[in-house]
Amino acid sequence: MNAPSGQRASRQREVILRELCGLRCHPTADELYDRVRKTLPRISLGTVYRNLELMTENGLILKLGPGERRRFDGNAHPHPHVRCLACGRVDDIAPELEPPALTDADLQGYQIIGCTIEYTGICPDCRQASPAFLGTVPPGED
Amino acid sequence: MNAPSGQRASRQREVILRELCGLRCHPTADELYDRVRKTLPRISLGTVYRNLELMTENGLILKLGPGERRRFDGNAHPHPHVRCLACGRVDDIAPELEPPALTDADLQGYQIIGCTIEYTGICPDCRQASPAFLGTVPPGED
DNA sequence: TTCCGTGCAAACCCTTTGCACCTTT
DNA sequence: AAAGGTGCAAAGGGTTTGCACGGAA
Repeated sequence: MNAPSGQRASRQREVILRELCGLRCHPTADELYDRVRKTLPRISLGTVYRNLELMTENGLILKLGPGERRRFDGNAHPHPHVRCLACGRVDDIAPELEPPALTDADLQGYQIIGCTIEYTGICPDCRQASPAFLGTVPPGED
Repeated sequence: MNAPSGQRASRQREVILRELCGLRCHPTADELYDRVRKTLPRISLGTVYRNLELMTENGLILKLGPGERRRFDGNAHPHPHVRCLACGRVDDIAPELEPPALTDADLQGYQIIGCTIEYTGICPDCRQASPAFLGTVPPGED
């Protein structure tokens, strides 16, 4: 899961990773780009994106947020979903499930308004369509 | 929270809403566009987007997934996050928290691989900056 | 008659990609 | 030298928006 042999070290990658790991909040690609440019003024945004993608694949970092396009739900009451990593389909799951309660110590001054729970997995159709999904190893998607 | 007085009925909105509510999975805007076009062949994708946005604001439907741009996390181990609805900032929260377990009955044939938990709320900075956030009512953002 | 909603197309924005040059191995 | 990585700029793809027309109130 770590850097494949055919991969080389680069200063850009090193700086991006160090910068990202040094933050306790979670920046967007161009926020990170701005920060990294203080050290490497000539780096390009494309390089930042390429390396973030690479490091995600190598399991060094996490890509937050929806795998892909935005989706809509005709049921306006928040409830848990499952997203198929193979085909992107989204279904409801365990509708009765309640978001885990937080302690005051957890809050760090945040006022909580809601909670989104999204499981990821492989849907029945994709499991049937591709034997590769029958095992326990997740596919390469984010 | 429902349709403001200055809002009119339209066949397009009605068809979009009926179509969306009739689905048990959760389509993207253009998947919905394709379906709605079977009833209203001349509807435009822009109208679909505009109405989805409007219905989300009116609380009739749910927009799934984080509100905005993708973010990255230097910690590759999945863990819960909080997103500030006012400024978009994302922080870690309750790192020890485990995803709720699902029963076999919940799974519907899905093979579960992971789980994302994201709380939404107002961060300390925004609560301090804007008195409007001191109450319990969420702001209009998604 | 208002003025909100629509269709159309252009504009936007974030992200990805092709290419020639540079750097690591 | 070979092959991956970079900067730059253009292309992509989803979403938003300006405008003039159509339709609900």
